[in-house]
Amino acid sequence: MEAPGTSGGSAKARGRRQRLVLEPSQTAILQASFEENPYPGISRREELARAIGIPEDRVQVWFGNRRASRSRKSRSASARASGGGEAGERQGQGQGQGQGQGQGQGQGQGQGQDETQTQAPAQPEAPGRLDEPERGRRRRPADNFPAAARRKRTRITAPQVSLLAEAFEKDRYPDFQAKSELARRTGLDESRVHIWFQNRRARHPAQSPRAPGRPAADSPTPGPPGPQPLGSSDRGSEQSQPAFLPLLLQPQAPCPPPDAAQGWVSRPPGLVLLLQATPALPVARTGGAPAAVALAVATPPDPGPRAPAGGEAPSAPQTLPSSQPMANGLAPPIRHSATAPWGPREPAQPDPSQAQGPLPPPQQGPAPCTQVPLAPDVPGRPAVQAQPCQPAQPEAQQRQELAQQAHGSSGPLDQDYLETLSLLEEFFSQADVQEAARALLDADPEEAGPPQPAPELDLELGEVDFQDLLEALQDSPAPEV
DNA sequence: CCACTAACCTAATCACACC
DNA sequence: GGTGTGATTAGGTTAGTGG
Repeated sequence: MEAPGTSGGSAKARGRRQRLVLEPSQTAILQASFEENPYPGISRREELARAIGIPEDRVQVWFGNRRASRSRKSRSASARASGGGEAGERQGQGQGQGQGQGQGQGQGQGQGQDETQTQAPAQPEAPGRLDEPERGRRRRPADNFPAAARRKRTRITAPQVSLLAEAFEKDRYPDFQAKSELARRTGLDESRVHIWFQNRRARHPAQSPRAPGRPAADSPTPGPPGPQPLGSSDRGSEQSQPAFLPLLLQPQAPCPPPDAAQGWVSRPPGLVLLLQATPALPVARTGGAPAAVALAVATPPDPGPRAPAGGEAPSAPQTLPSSQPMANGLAPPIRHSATAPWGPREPAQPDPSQAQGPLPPPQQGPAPCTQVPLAPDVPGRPAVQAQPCQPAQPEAQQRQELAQQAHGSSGPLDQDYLETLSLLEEFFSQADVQEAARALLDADPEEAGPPQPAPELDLELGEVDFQDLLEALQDSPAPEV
């Protein structure tokens, strides 16, 4: 019985993507959203991704891990409570789980609806609801969370499939690098390539124990892998290097974004607020116009607890160029690895120098620009939907109302979130902020030609407001149970 | 050393497009 | 309605980080 869970063992020893280390402020935002709804739909995930500056698929992974983690905790807690000596406690065990049982009562769910209109789970999530079903692997989001809108189905064209299939023949478990390369060649997102391989493996079981290319690499059996300590293969080639620049860029950063007008504003001692024009959706799929994105990142005034990639950090190769302690006292908000779907320079950018450049990307409907409402997915709050791209217009009043509604119907945690929200609203409603945002939007990044130095803005956020915002952000993470 | 958690895996299932 | 396949989930493992 090969335990199914025993992941492709060997495959993973090879290049994984570089581990992302989230800033507390990023985690706080994710956590707050999680409390609202642990099953965010695609649009919500994209909002969050933009808001905190990480790829959407990382947001998805984060939510998945979070749910798993909580589920484990509550399971082990209840096991302990019931005097349960045995098993559990330690995470990994199990795997004896039965399976089978099909009762797929899919709680249907209307198609077009967006996750945001899920109605309020009066309680973000009663502990115990996810784990209640017998240990059998049961999918389906908790009943309280009507199915969220899925990502729009990606149409993978025949030529793309043939490229992927060819790669699949050679290696059923491509490492991150290989997937990135495939993504580049096909013009798909790396995450789509990843999913494609997953589905392919599931539906095309390997006939022979091993695939042509790599001995045992494809066998689900945890075979002793080829060594290859992540290092080499993971960061070996330069070509799939960090295509993703952090939202935060120093004005003098050596690597200006080629196609996005970037503006940034800062409030030196700790809070970094920035306005950035980013593609609303992965370049590979849209090529849509940029939307203004505002992000607030609070960081401790102090250089910080985590040794920043300051000097060496031998194993932090992907650390962004701008991630060393900044001269102006700004701390880089994110450290993460390469390829974000909307990476400014990689994906799907027809690469003239490449005879086998990316295939023409499958059309994917008009790219809706979205703005980031840094607010929880509140039931009955339609505005969470992607909005048409427009100048950053706060519409503070309207949102205020929505926020109030939300406040009325949700748990205590909303308080913090709403606090944060209102502070942000306040900030964004300032005339000069709007003006600056508009200026950024007006400049068409596409025609802008060579990257220009981002306009620096000097915006005011009062000390008190700043403190409040910081506090609110830090308070957000709810105690996990 | 150990806890935490990002990354990644399988298996099952959902959901949509196409016939 | 059946089929093919992309997307999502639960539950698991592996491995990097940081105390």
